[in-house]
Formats: sequence, C-alpha cells, structure tokens
Amino acid sequence: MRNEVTGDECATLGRTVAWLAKQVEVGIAAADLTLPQYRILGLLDGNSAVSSDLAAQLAVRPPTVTAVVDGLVARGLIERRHDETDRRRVDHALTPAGATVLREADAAVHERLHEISGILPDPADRHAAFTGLAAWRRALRLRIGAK
Amino acid sequence: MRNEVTGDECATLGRTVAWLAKQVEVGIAAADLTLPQYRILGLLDGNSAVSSDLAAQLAVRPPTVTAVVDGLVARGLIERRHDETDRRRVDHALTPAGATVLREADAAVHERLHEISGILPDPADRHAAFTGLAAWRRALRLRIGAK
DNA sequence: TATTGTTATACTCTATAACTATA
DNA sequence: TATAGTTATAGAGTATAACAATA
Repeated sequence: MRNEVTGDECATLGRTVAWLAKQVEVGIAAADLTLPQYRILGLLDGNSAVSSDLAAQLAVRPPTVTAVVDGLVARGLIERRHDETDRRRVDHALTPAGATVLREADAAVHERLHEISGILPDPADRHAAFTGLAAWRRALRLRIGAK
Repeated sequence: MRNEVTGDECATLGRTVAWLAKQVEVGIAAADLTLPQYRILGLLDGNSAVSSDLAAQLAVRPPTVTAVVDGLVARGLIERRHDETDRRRVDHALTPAGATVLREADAAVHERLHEISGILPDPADRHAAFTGLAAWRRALRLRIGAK
C-alpha cells in the first residue's frame, strides 16, 4: 500500500516528534517564546483557565505553572485574576499583546514547517505531513475532552 | 477533498507539535530520559558522531552538547573517545546499555502514541496520523542530508 | 480539615564568554 | 593563529516539600 508505515519505522516515530519539536522551538524563538510558554498561550487562546486546569492540561506540576506564568505576566502577555466566587483559585487570560505574540509564533512555525515539508519531492507526502498533524490535533482534543 | 487541512487549522499546527512533544516527554520519562537526551541517543543509534556534528544536528550550542552528554556518560549510556587522527575532536557512541534504554523509550512512546491516536473514531484518521509523522521524518532526514 | 496556589530549593537544558588543548 | 571542546556562569522549566490563604 502507498505511504505505508512499516513496524520498524513506526517504532521510532517518537524520535521524529522530538525532532519536529526542536524545529518548532527554533521557530517560536522568533517571537521570543519557549515551548512551555507557547503551550500556555495556545491554551488561553479564546479561553481563560485557572492554575489547576493549566497544570492538568500541560501535564506539569502546579509550581511549574506559577513559574512559567510569572514570566508571561511580567512581559504583559497574560493577566492573572482571583476568582471572585472562590478566592483560592487564580484565573488566567491572554492580553491583546499576548494574542499578538501568539499569532507571530504561529506564523513563524507555519513558515518553518512549510519550508521543511517543501523538501519532500512527492506532493502527496507534503500533503500527508499536514493532514497527519491535523489528525493528531483532533486526537489530542478528544483526549482532553474525555478526561 | 477528504482530510483536507484548512488554512486556519494549518496556521496553528505548531501548537499540535508542541503538545505532541509533551506527550513524548511523558512517555520517555518511563525510561528516565528527557527530550534532549532522547534526541542524542536517537542520533547515535547506528552511528557515532563528534561534538560539533551533534551540536549542528541538534540545533544547540557546543556547551549544551557537553552538558547533556555528561549526564548520559555518567549513566553509562554513551561513551566518549578522542579522535586519534585529530585529538581535539571527541567522538560519541551508544553503549549496549544506551541502546537498551533507547529502545525502552521508543517502545514507551510508541505505546503512548497508539493510545492517543486510538481515540480517533475514523480508522483513516488513525492511519493518517502515522503516515504523516513518517512523512515528517523523511523531510527532516532530507534536510539534514542537504546541509 | 481540605483545597488552591505559591515559596524554597535543587536539577536539567540552554546560552554567552572565557579558557584549554590540539592543529 | 585557528579550531574543537570544556569550564564558568546565568536564566528558564521542571520537580518535591513546605507554606499561606481560603473554603
């Protein structure tokens, strides 16, 4: 079958994700963001979230959320606010500046991914690269929703 | 067209890579590896490499290679050796223990990726997820070769 | 008393600048 | 003198343990 993934190739696809992540890291550096910062801004795009939700969705511990958010708040990309109904909880939202930086990062990565995939000689492969990522996004979203 | 990626979706696929990378990170933690360590072990699987090559391929600076390799050497997963023809150069190779840990990490990630993609209800999507990653691998390999 | 989040501390990854060893 | 790599140092992300504030 065309574009088949053999068992051996499949067993090492995690390495490919690790590589691809490094390429994203290089891309978002253009917007002066790290991968953890980029993940948080992406989560807050269109939604606000309290600390415990961020920690759960980012798969990190609560103190890590505090540390990463500290930097984003200091740069004016995120705003923190106490939940009025339960003052222990801290809500987070993108500022307009944060939304702008997030879009800059998205654009830089988009360009880099296209540059990389553009090396593939077969147009079907280039297309498969992007539909594949779109499938992973759907899976990850279903997974979060299911938890 | 089926499985089409719209422009808007495509613009934020970098966020998906960032997420997927976190999932890999969680997976390889079972083998007590970090993403940078996993990248290095993967590079050395089947080949040896000198420091400057590692730095170039990992897209990091030379001192970072020293630091990450230090930890892997301390754990007996990698061996360092001076190049006999030019003693300034330092060659790196996987030990048998390193190869074993790398395979453990691969297996853990493989399982996790299958668990995540298994949430997708459409078999074509599940298949596309893996063929997509395989396409990215081909692209990344061509890119390294071209440099 | 239980829960939410932060502070304190330590370890890894990362970079720049300065250094050592070799060519 | 130039090159390959390491050491020194500093900042970010991560964790665990201990703490503060609120419920």
